[in-house]
Amino acid sequence: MSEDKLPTRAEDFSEWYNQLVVKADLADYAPVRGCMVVKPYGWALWENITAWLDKEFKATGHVNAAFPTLIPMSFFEKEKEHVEGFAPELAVVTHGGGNELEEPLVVRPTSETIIGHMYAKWIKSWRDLPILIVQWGSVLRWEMRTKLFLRTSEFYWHEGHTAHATSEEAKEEMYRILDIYEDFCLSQAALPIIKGTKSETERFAGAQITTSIEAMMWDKRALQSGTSHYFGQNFAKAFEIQYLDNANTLQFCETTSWAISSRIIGAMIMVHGDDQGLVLPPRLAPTQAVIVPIFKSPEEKNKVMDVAERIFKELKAAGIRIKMDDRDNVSSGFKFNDWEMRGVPVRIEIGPKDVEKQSVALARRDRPGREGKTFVPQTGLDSALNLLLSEIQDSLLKRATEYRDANIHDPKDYEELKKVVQDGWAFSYWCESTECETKAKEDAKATTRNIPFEQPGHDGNCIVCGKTSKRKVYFARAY
RNA sequence: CGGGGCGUGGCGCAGUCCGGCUAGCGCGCUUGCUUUGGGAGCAAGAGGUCGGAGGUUCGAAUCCUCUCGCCCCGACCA
Repeated sequence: MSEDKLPTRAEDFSEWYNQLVVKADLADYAPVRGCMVVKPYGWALWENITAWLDKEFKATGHVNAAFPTLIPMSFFEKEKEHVEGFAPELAVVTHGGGNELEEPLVVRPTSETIIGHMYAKWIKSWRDLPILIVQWGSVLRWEMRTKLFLRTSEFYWHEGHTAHATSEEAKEEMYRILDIYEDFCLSQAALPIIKGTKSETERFAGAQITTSIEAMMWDKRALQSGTSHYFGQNFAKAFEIQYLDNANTLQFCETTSWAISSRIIGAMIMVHGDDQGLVLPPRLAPTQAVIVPIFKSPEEKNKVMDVAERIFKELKAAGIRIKMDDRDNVSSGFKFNDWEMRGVPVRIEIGPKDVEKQSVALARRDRPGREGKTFVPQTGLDSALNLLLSEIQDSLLKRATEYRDANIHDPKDYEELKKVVQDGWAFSYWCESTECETKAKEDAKATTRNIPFEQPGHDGNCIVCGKTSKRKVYFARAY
């Protein structure tokens, strides 16, 4: 069954990814161009992601609400940059109930406009501020080239939309959210990320400041994994979001928006996955450990299953997301490979020998083969397993961080920059001019990812033009 | 939108150039028996308007015309 194997990442990373997403049972291709079906296993993973974020947003004073999928076309025309940014990828509804509509409706590609419209209606006084709303849902963008999770026409996300009295407050909100995103990536997804500010050309359509978290995939390309925007008064002016301050003066609000999408699943796949398949961080894995019972004769089966079921109950009671693989139509060897493909962090093998010795075999997913296999006693298995899960979580982040750091270069000159970005990132001074940015993009296909908040603290020379520059930026080929 | 390729059981394909009998193969699926510590074996089954429409012909998966859809490579984005 060699066709059941994935191509290795080195052979064909793109094909490895495409096959993995389907074989790991995360998603399937939908009968609609560019769209995906998120399968139960993939959705369970998404639910673990959303649950953590939702809890964190609520803890910082945000509330959830829902706005319509359909937005009047005219709303998009109110903010010039916004409409220019999104016009090419809008899906438009022109008919309803069998008749042509008077005004076409746009299927939301993002909700700044309709939420701005509502905020204008709701906000009257400084006492109404801040307003901190999160919407969980999906949006639609007519994409040219799609890839499951990374870029599909419809994708799932949360979009936070906030309105504030002052620009300081709004900017604080933007940074606060970026910190939550960072915390999520480090503590849950085991993704090392870099926080920073986007260049003018990479900025969100209509934003004054766009910040992002950027992650390095296995193929060393960059993936924007979350964004947080400060709009200043752009949308407030377009939608007349105004309030009376405590001196009875009419003021425009300052607004923000921010998002992490189902794309983050693609990031986890491309950062942690290996040639056997998916590798999921234990904190987010829908199944943290799977029990594979092994037996030959019916007598053996009885003995093994007694122990396996007892252990299953114990671990479940201990709060571990555990699964029993009692399928009798596939061999245990098949099951090993199957669960490795699905990225389950730990496999618990229980066979006649283990029943005899009152032990089990633990195989950790992040270290395939014999190296990752240990035999432990059945007593105290829950704490041993919890310890192992936490070790795996830490080890994934450590490994990904080392890999990223080893592939970030500090080129001496522009020639070297062009070379290093073919297989890594460059961290270089940049004069922040669009000319130099465009030149790098044309010469090396590398774009500026972000200007990180952490800087050396002294000036340097722009890697492209040599001019004295204040800050360094990451250049990389990006998804 | 430009270039390249493909539509044949659930999936992957052969057959198409050069028309010919009941359209094959692998995987998967179903049932049974033997198996099970790293992707099991045997046997018997189920499953197809050959993307669609029209045409040529005694006869079309195969030839002609039109059409629909998808995938891959180049200009956008979370």
